[in-house]
Amino acid sequence: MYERKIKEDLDCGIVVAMKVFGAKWKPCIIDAISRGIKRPSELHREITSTSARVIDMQLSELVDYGIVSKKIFPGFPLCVEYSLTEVGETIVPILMQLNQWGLKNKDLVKNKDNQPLHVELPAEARFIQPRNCLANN
Amino acid sequence: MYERKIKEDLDCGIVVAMKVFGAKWKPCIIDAISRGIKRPSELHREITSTSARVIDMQLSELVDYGIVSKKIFPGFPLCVEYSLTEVGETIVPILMQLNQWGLKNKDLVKNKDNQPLHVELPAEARFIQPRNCLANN
DNA sequence: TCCTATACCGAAAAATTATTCAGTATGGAA
DNA sequence: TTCCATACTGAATAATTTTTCGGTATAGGA
Repeated sequence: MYERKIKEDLDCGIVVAMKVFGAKWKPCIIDAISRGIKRPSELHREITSTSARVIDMQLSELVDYGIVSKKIFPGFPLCVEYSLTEVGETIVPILMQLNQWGLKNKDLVKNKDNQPLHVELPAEARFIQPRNCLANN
Repeated sequence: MYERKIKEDLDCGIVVAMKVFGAKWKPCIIDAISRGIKRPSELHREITSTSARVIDMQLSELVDYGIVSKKIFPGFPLCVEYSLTEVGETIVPILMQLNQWGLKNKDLVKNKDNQPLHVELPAEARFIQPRNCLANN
Protein backbone atom coordinates (compact mmCIF):
# COMPACT_ATOMS: atom_id res chain seq x y z
CA MET A 1 0.00 0.00 0.00
CA TYR A 2 1.17 3.45 -0.85
CA GLU A 3 2.42 5.61 2.00
CA ARG A 4 2.21 9.35 1.39
CA LYS A 5 5.22 11.54 1.88
CA ILE A 6 3.33 14.79 2.14
CA LYS A 7 0.64 14.39 4.73
CA GLU A 8 -2.76 15.82 4.03
CA ASP A 9 -4.74 17.97 6.43
CA LEU A 10 -7.80 15.90 7.22
CA ASP A 11 -9.15 18.71 9.39
CA CYS A 12 -9.82 20.75 6.27
CA GLY A 13 -13.31 20.13 4.94
CA ILE A 14 -12.30 20.50 1.32
CA VAL A 15 -9.44 18.03 1.66
CA VAL A 16 -11.83 15.52 3.20
CA ALA A 17 -14.56 16.13 0.62
CA MET A 18 -12.07 15.67 -2.20
CA LYS A 19 -11.13 12.21 -0.92
CA VAL A 20 -14.61 11.28 -2.09
CA PHE A 21 -15.60 13.73 -4.81
CA GLY A 22 -12.19 14.23 -6.33
CA ALA A 23 -11.20 10.70 -7.25
CA LYS A 24 -11.49 9.80 -10.89
CA TRP A 25 -14.20 7.14 -10.64
CA LYS A 26 -15.85 7.57 -7.27
CA PRO A 27 -18.57 9.98 -8.42
CA CYS A 28 -19.38 7.60 -11.23
CA ILE A 29 -19.60 4.63 -8.87
CA ILE A 30 -21.70 6.51 -6.33
CA ASP A 31 -24.06 7.64 -9.05
CA ALA A 32 -24.46 4.12 -10.39
CA ILE A 33 -25.14 2.67 -6.95
CA SER A 34 -27.64 5.44 -6.23
CA ARG A 35 -29.45 4.42 -9.42
CA GLY A 36 -29.76 0.90 -8.11
CA ILE A 37 -26.79 -0.80 -9.68
CA LYS A 38 -25.64 -2.95 -6.84
CA ARG A 39 -23.52 -5.87 -7.86
CA PRO A 40 -19.87 -5.51 -8.82
CA SER A 41 -20.41 -7.30 -12.12
CA GLU A 42 -23.21 -4.85 -12.95
CA LEU A 43 -20.99 -1.91 -12.09
CA HIS A 44 -18.31 -3.29 -14.36
CA ARG A 45 -20.80 -3.55 -17.18
CA GLU A 46 -22.17 -0.06 -16.47
CA ILE A 47 -18.82 1.72 -16.24
CA THR A 48 -16.92 0.67 -19.32
CA SER A 49 -14.37 3.46 -19.51
CA THR A 50 -12.16 1.86 -16.92
CA SER A 51 -11.21 -1.61 -15.79
CA ALA A 52 -12.87 -3.77 -13.17
CA ARG A 53 -9.79 -3.50 -10.99
CA VAL A 54 -10.09 0.27 -10.81
CA ILE A 55 -13.75 0.14 -9.88
CA ASP A 56 -13.09 -2.49 -7.22
CA MET A 57 -10.35 -0.41 -5.65
CA GLN A 58 -12.34 2.80 -5.47
CA LEU A 59 -15.33 0.87 -4.26
CA SER A 60 -13.44 -0.71 -1.41
CA GLU A 61 -12.21 2.71 -0.35
CA LEU A 62 -15.80 3.95 -0.30
CA VAL A 63 -16.65 0.97 1.90
CA ASP A 64 -13.75 1.81 4.21
CA TYR A 65 -15.03 5.36 4.47
CA GLY A 66 -18.49 4.12 5.39
CA ILE A 67 -20.05 5.73 2.33
CA VAL A 68 -20.99 2.47 0.72
CA SER A 69 -21.95 -0.68 2.57
CA LYS A 70 -21.33 -4.18 1.38
CA LYS A 71 -23.50 -7.23 1.81
CA ILE A 72 -22.37 -10.71 0.95
CA PHE A 73 -24.93 -13.36 0.02
CA PRO A 74 -23.11 -16.65 0.38
CA GLY A 75 -25.15 -18.51 -2.26
CA PHE A 76 -23.91 -19.63 -5.62
CA PRO A 77 -22.60 -18.07 -7.65
CA LEU A 78 -21.11 -15.64 -5.19
CA CYS A 79 -23.32 -12.58 -4.85
CA VAL A 80 -22.33 -9.25 -3.39
CA GLU A 81 -24.41 -6.09 -3.17
CA TYR A 82 -23.30 -2.56 -2.52
CA SER A 83 -25.53 0.26 -1.39
CA LEU A 84 -25.16 3.80 -0.12
CA THR A 85 -25.09 4.30 3.62
CA GLU A 86 -26.96 7.17 5.20
CA VAL A 87 -23.89 9.36 4.86
CA GLY A 88 -23.42 8.11 1.31
CA GLU A 89 -26.86 9.39 0.40
CA THR A 90 -25.87 12.90 1.45
CA ILE A 91 -23.28 12.91 -1.32
CA VAL A 92 -25.75 12.44 -4.13
CA PRO A 93 -27.36 15.92 -4.11
CA ILE A 94 -23.96 17.59 -3.92
CA LEU A 95 -22.76 15.45 -6.79
CA MET A 96 -25.79 16.51 -8.84
CA GLN A 97 -25.03 20.12 -8.07
CA LEU A 98 -21.41 19.76 -9.13
CA ASN A 99 -22.55 18.05 -12.29
CA GLN A 100 -24.98 20.86 -13.05
CA TRP A 101 -22.30 23.45 -12.46
CA GLY A 102 -19.96 21.61 -14.79
CA LEU A 103 -22.54 21.20 -17.54
CA LYS A 104 -23.47 24.84 -17.35
CA ASN A 105 -19.86 26.00 -17.50
CA LYS A 106 -18.15 23.40 -19.62
CA ASP A 107 -17.46 25.84 -22.43
CA LEU A 108 -15.30 27.94 -20.14
CA VAL A 109 -13.07 25.00 -19.38
CA LYS A 110 -13.11 23.82 -22.96
CA ASN A 111 -12.13 27.15 -24.44
CA LYS A 112 -9.40 28.03 -21.98
CA ASP A 113 -8.94 31.44 -23.53
CA ASN A 114 -11.55 33.40 -21.69
CA GLN A 115 -9.32 36.28 -20.89
CA PRO A 116 -6.88 36.03 -23.77
CA LEU A 117 -5.13 39.35 -23.09
CA HIS A 118 -4.49 41.08 -19.83
CA VAL A 119 -6.63 44.12 -19.19
CA GLU A 120 -4.40 47.14 -19.33
CA LEU A 121 -5.72 50.31 -17.82
CA PRO A 122 -5.50 53.62 -19.69
CA ALA A 123 -2.51 55.90 -19.16
CA GLU A 124 -4.05 57.77 -16.22
CA ALA A 125 -3.96 54.59 -14.20
CA ARG A 126 -0.19 54.80 -14.23
CA PHE A 127 -0.45 57.29 -11.40
CA ILE A 128 -2.18 54.87 -9.09
CA GLN A 129 0.33 54.11 -6.39
CA PRO A 130 0.90 50.61 -5.07
CA ARG A 131 -0.09 51.40 -1.50
CA ASN A 132 -3.39 52.80 -2.68
CA CYS A 133 -3.92 49.81 -4.82
CA LEU A 134 -3.32 47.55 -1.83
CA ALA A 135 -5.32 49.57 0.65
CA ASN A 136 -8.65 49.80 -1.08
CA ASN A 137 -10.44 49.13 -4.39
CA MET B 1 3.28 22.19 -21.33
CA TYR B 2 2.02 18.75 -20.47
CA GLU B 3 0.02 16.95 -23.11
CA ARG B 4 -2.36 14.32 -21.80
CA LYS B 5 -2.32 10.82 -23.18
CA ILE B 6 -5.75 9.83 -21.91
CA LYS B 7 -8.22 12.46 -23.01
CA GLU B 8 -10.83 13.61 -20.57
CA ASP B 9 -14.52 13.90 -21.34
CA LEU B 10 -15.25 17.60 -21.02
CA ASP B 11 -18.91 16.94 -21.74
CA CYS B 12 -19.26 15.33 -18.32
CA GLY B 13 -20.25 17.88 -15.71
CA ILE B 14 -18.27 16.23 -12.95
CA VAL B 15 -15.10 16.11 -15.01
CA VAL B 16 -15.48 19.81 -15.76
CA ALA B 17 -16.29 20.72 -12.16
CA MET B 18 -13.25 18.81 -10.94
CA LYS B 19 -10.95 20.86 -13.16
CA VAL B 20 -11.79 23.66 -10.74
CA PHE B 21 -12.80 22.07 -7.45
CA GLY B 22 -10.48 19.11 -7.58
CA ALA B 23 -7.08 20.76 -7.92
CA LYS B 24 -5.01 20.88 -4.79
CA TRP B 25 -4.87 24.66 -4.31
CA LYS B 26 -7.64 26.13 -6.41
CA PRO B 27 -10.34 26.05 -3.71
CA CYS B 28 -7.91 27.74 -1.35
CA ILE B 29 -7.10 30.45 -3.90
CA ILE B 30 -10.74 31.05 -4.78
CA ASP B 31 -11.62 31.32 -1.12
CA ALA B 32 -8.85 33.82 -0.47
CA ILE B 33 -9.83 35.98 -3.44
CA SER B 34 -13.48 35.86 -2.39
CA ARG B 35 -12.38 37.20 0.98
CA GLY B 36 -10.79 40.19 -0.70
CA ILE B 37 -7.20 39.06 -1.03
CA LYS B 38 -6.38 40.35 -4.47
CA ARG B 39 -2.70 40.75 -5.12
CA PRO B 40 -0.40 37.82 -5.86
CA SER B 41 2.00 38.84 -3.11
CA GLU B 42 -0.88 38.87 -0.65
CA LEU B 43 -1.99 35.46 -1.80
CA HIS B 44 1.53 34.16 -1.32
CA ARG B 45 1.56 35.50 2.22
CA GLU B 46 -1.90 34.10 2.91
CA ILE B 47 -1.30 30.61 1.56
CA THR B 48 1.91 29.45 3.17
CA SER B 49 1.56 25.71 2.73
CA THR B 50 2.71 25.82 -0.85
CA SER B 51 5.11 27.84 -2.97
CA ALA B 52 4.42 31.01 -4.90
CA ARG B 53 5.01 29.15 -8.14
CA VAL B 54 2.23 26.71 -7.40
CA ILE B 55 -0.22 29.49 -6.59
CA ASP B 56 0.73 31.38 -9.73
CA MET B 57 0.18 28.35 -11.90
CA GLN B 58 -3.22 27.47 -10.51
CA LEU B 59 -4.20 31.11 -10.60
CA SER B 60 -3.33 31.48 -14.24
CA GLU B 61 -5.42 28.44 -15.04
CA LEU B 62 -8.36 30.01 -13.20
CA VAL B 63 -7.85 33.11 -15.32
CA ASP B 64 -7.79 31.00 -18.47
CA TYR B 65 -11.06 29.39 -17.41
CA GLY B 66 -12.64 32.80 -16.87
CA ILE B 67 -13.22 32.13 -13.20
CA VAL B 68 -10.83 34.79 -12.03
CA SER B 69 -10.10 38.02 -13.84
CA LYS B 70 -6.82 39.84 -13.78
CA LYS B 71 -6.21 43.56 -13.80
CA ILE B 72 -2.79 45.08 -14.29
CA PHE B 73 -2.04 48.52 -12.88
CA PRO B 74 1.08 49.63 -14.69
CA GLY B 75 2.41 51.84 -11.86
CA PHE B 76 5.44 51.15 -9.75
CA PRO B 77 6.02 48.76 -8.24
CA LEU B 78 4.09 46.54 -10.55
CA CYS B 79 0.57 45.96 -9.23
CA VAL B 80 -1.78 43.18 -10.25
CA GLU B 81 -5.20 42.42 -8.85
CA TYR B 82 -7.25 39.29 -9.20
CA SER B 83 -10.97 39.04 -8.58
CA LEU B 84 -13.72 36.51 -9.13
CA THR B 85 -15.75 36.81 -12.31
CA GLU B 86 -19.49 36.36 -12.27
CA VAL B 87 -19.04 32.67 -12.93
CA GLY B 88 -16.31 32.56 -10.31
CA GLU B 89 -18.74 33.81 -7.71
CA THR B 90 -21.01 30.84 -8.37
CA ILE B 91 -18.26 28.55 -7.15
CA VAL B 92 -18.07 30.01 -3.66
CA PRO B 93 -21.36 28.64 -2.26
CA ILE B 94 -20.63 25.18 -3.65
CA LEU B 95 -17.18 25.32 -2.11
CA MET B 96 -18.69 26.21 1.24
CA GLN B 97 -21.06 23.30 0.94
CA LEU B 98 -18.25 20.88 0.14
CA ASN B 99 -16.28 22.24 3.07
CA GLN B 100 -19.27 21.75 5.38
CA TRP B 101 -19.74 18.22 4.15
CA GLY B 102 -16.07 17.48 4.75
CA LEU B 103 -16.04 18.96 8.23
CA LYS B 104 -19.13 17.05 9.20
CA ASN B 105 -17.76 13.76 7.91
CA LYS B 106 -14.04 14.03 8.45
CA ASP B 107 -14.01 11.27 11.05
CA LEU B 108 -15.24 8.76 8.48
CA VAL B 109 -12.32 9.48 6.22
CA LYS B 110 -9.89 9.62 9.12
CA ASN B 111 -10.92 6.31 10.61
CA LYS B 112 -11.05 4.31 7.39
CA ASP B 113 -12.42 1.29 9.19
CA ASN B 114 -16.09 2.05 9.17
CA GLN B 115 -17.13 -1.35 8.00
CA PRO B 116 -14.29 -3.45 9.36
CA LEU B 117 -15.89 -6.81 8.63
CA HIS B 118 -18.17 -7.81 5.81
CA VAL B 119 -21.77 -8.36 6.77
CA GLU B 120 -22.52 -12.02 6.39
CA LEU B 121 -26.12 -13.06 6.21
CA PRO B 122 -27.47 -15.95 8.27
CA ALA B 123 -27.63 -19.41 6.77
CA GLU B 124 -31.11 -18.96 5.26
CA ALA B 125 -29.68 -16.39 2.92
CA ARG B 126 -27.73 -19.14 1.21
CA PHE B 127 -30.88 -20.05 -0.68
CA ILE B 128 -31.16 -16.68 -2.34
CA GLN B 129 -30.43 -17.28 -5.97
CA PRO B 130 -28.23 -14.95 -8.00
CA ARG B 131 -30.89 -14.07 -10.55
CA ASN B 132 -33.26 -13.05 -7.81
CA CYS B 133 -30.58 -11.06 -6.18
CA LEU B 134 -29.96 -9.28 -9.48
CA ALA B 135 -33.56 -8.76 -10.40
CA ASN B 136 -34.96 -7.01 -7.38
CA ASN B 137 -34.19 -6.09 -3.73
C1' DT C 1 25.96 50.27 -11.52
C1' DC C 2 23.84 47.32 -8.35
C1' DC C 3 20.05 46.57 -5.31
C1' DT C 4 15.18 46.54 -4.28
C1' DA C 5 10.16 44.80 -4.86
C1' DT C 6 6.73 43.20 -7.78
C1' DA C 7 5.01 39.49 -10.86
C1' DC C 8 5.86 35.72 -13.71
C1' DC C 9 7.69 31.38 -16.32
C1' DG C 10 10.49 26.87 -18.04
C1' DA C 11 11.92 22.60 -17.02
C1' DA C 12 13.36 18.84 -14.15
C1' DA C 13 12.19 16.09 -10.25
C1' DA C 14 9.18 14.17 -6.89
C1' DA C 15 4.79 12.66 -5.38
C1' DT C 16 0.54 10.81 -6.20
C1' DT C 17 -3.07 8.48 -8.70
C1' DA C 18 -4.69 5.42 -12.23
C1' DT C 19 -4.05 1.45 -15.11
C1' DT C 20 -2.63 -3.02 -16.54
C1' DC C 21 -1.51 -7.67 -15.90
C1' DA C 22 -1.52 -11.79 -13.82
C1' DG C 23 -3.06 -13.98 -10.39
C1' DT C 24 -6.42 -16.15 -5.86
C1' DA C 25 -10.77 -18.33 -4.18
C1' DT C 26 -15.59 -20.48 -4.25
C1' DG C 27 -18.81 -24.00 -5.73
C1' DG C 28 -21.46 -25.92 -9.27
C1' DA C 29 -21.71 -27.90 -14.21
C1' DA C 30 -19.76 -30.58 -18.21
C1' DT D 1 -10.88 -33.35 -13.79
C1' DT D 2 -11.40 -29.21 -16.12
C1' DC D 3 -14.27 -25.46 -16.92
C1' DC D 4 -17.36 -21.59 -15.82
C1' DA D 5 -18.92 -17.19 -13.42
C1' DT D 6 -18.51 -14.49 -9.53
C1' DA D 7 -15.67 -11.39 -6.58
C1' DC D 8 -11.38 -9.90 -5.32
C1' DT D 9 -6.04 -8.80 -4.79
C1' DG D 10 -0.62 -7.78 -5.35
C1' DA D 11 2.60 -5.58 -7.68
C1' DA D 12 4.71 -3.28 -11.57
C1' DT D 13 4.05 0.41 -14.76
C1' DA D 14 2.14 4.52 -16.75
C1' DA D 15 -0.03 8.88 -16.41
C1' DT D 16 -0.78 12.96 -14.17
C1' DT D 17 -0.20 16.52 -10.80
C1' DT D 18 2.55 19.00 -7.65
C1' DT D 19 6.83 20.80 -6.15
C1' DT D 20 11.33 22.73 -6.45
C1' DC D 21 14.84 25.41 -8.47
C1' DG D 22 16.52 28.81 -10.97
C1' DG D 23 15.56 32.19 -14.09
C1' DT D 24 13.15 36.66 -16.70
C1' DA D 25 11.28 41.46 -16.70
C1' DT D 26 10.02 46.27 -15.01
C1' DA D 27 11.32 50.62 -12.95
C1' DG D 28 12.75 53.22 -8.99
C1' DG D 29 16.38 54.15 -5.26
C1' DA D 30 21.21 54.06 -3.18
